[in-house]
Amino acid sequence: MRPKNLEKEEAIRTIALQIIAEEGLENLSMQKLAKAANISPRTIYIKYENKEDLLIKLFVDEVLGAYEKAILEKFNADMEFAEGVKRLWTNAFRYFKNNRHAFVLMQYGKSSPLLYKAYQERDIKEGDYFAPIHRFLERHAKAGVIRKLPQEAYRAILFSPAFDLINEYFDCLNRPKQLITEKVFSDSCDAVIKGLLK
Amino acid sequence: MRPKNLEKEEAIRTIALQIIAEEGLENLSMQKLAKAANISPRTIYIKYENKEDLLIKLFVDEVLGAYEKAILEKFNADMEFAEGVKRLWTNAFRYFKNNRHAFVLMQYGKSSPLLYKAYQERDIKEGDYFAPIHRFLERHAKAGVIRKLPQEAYRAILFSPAFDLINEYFDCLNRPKQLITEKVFSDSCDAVIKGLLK
DNA sequence: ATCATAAGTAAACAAACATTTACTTACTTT
DNA sequence: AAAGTAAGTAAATGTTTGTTTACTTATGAT
Repeated sequence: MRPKNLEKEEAIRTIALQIIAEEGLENLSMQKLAKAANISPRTIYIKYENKEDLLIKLFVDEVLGAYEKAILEKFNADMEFAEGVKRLWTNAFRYFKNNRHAFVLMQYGKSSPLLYKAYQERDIKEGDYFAPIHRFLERHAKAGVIRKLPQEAYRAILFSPAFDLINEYFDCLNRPKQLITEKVFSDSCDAVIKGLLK
Repeated sequence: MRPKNLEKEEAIRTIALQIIAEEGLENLSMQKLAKAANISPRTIYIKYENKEDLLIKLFVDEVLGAYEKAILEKFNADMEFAEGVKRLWTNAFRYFKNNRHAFVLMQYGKSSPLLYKAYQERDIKEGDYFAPIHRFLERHAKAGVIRKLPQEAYRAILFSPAFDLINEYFDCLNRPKQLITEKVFSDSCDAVIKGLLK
C-alpha cells in the first residue's frame, strides 16, 4: 500500500492557517486551500471528513493543543504566585510570537460558534488543560496570598490582557510603531499580578 | 416617490446580527439573510453596496459606534481613577447584557481581517473614541496615581478582562451555572484597578 | 517481478453563493 | 386624479462552493 505523504498533510494544515490568518475564516474554501497547497481537493478528504472536521481538528489539535502544551512548559502548581504567572505569560508570548497564524485561529475560537463549541467540548473531554493552573490559583487563594475569585475571573484578569498585548504586538510589526516590547509586556504582567495579591 | 420602509432596514440589521451570533459570520449569506428578514435579496442592495459593505457598516455603525457611545455614558476624564474605571466597566456590562448579538460581532472584529481593518481605519478617521479615556489615564499617570504604561497596555489590562467576563456571563446563561454575577464582575474590576495603582 | 491497495489526481456534480435584470408597487408631488 | 420615481419583488445570472466519481500512481508485501 502506498504510504501517506506527510509533507502534504502538513501543507494542508500550514496553508489553511495561513489563509485564515490573511483572508479570514469566512474566506477559506476547500478548493482555494487545495490549489494553494498544490494538491487535489480529494486529498484533503483523506485526512478530514469534511470542512467542519478540518476546522475543528485544526483548531483543537493544531492550535489549542500546541498552545496549552507551550504555556505549561516549566510551570508547576507549586511555584510562587508571581513567579508562576510570569512563567505563563512568558510562555504564551514566546509561543505566539513563533506561531502568528495560530494566534488568529485562536481568536476566532472566541467568536465562531463552531469553534467555541469545540473548545468547550474539548475542555470537558480532555479534562481541562487549565487544571494545573487551577490548582496553582486555588492553593494561593487558600493560603491568603491572592484574593478569592471564581476560576473564570482569574482566567479573565490574568490571561486576557496577555492576549490583547500579543495582538497589539503583531499590529506593531505591520505599522511603523514599536510599542509592545518585552519590557511593556513584563510591566503589564506585574500590574496584573499586583491586582490579585492581597 | 415611495419612501423607505425603516422597519425593513432595521430587520436587515437585527437579523444579520442574529445569524452571525447564532451560526457564525462564515455562515451568513445574503440569500439566507433576505429570507429570514422576509424581503427580497435586492432590498439589501438598496442600502448596502455589497456584502462587505453590509458587514463593515454593521460592525462600525451598529456595534462599535453604539458600544463606544454606551461605554462613555456619564464618564468624564476628570473623575477619580477608581470611580472612572468602575463607570466604564459598568457601562460595558450593561450595554452588552442588552445587546448580546452585538457582542459576538465585536469579538469577530478581533479576528476577521476585514473587520479588524475597518476598526483601525475608523479609529484614524473618527479620531479615536478612546480619546477621553486616554486623557483620563494620562492625567492619573502624570499625577503619579497609576503606573506609567503605553495606552495599548492600559487598554489591555483595564478592558480585556471585562470582555472575557461578559463572554463568560453569556456562557452562564446557556449552561446550568451562575458564576459571573454583578459581585464577581465588581470584584474583578477592583482587582484590575488595584493592579494599576501605585 | 507483480499484485493488492490506499494515496493521490483531474474533472465533474448539484447546491448555494453574491449580485442583477425585468418588472410591480406605493407613495409624494403636481 | 395622474404622473413620476424610488422602493421593493421574484426570478434568473454566472460563479464558487463543498464534495464525489472515475481513474492513475506509488509503494510494501508476496
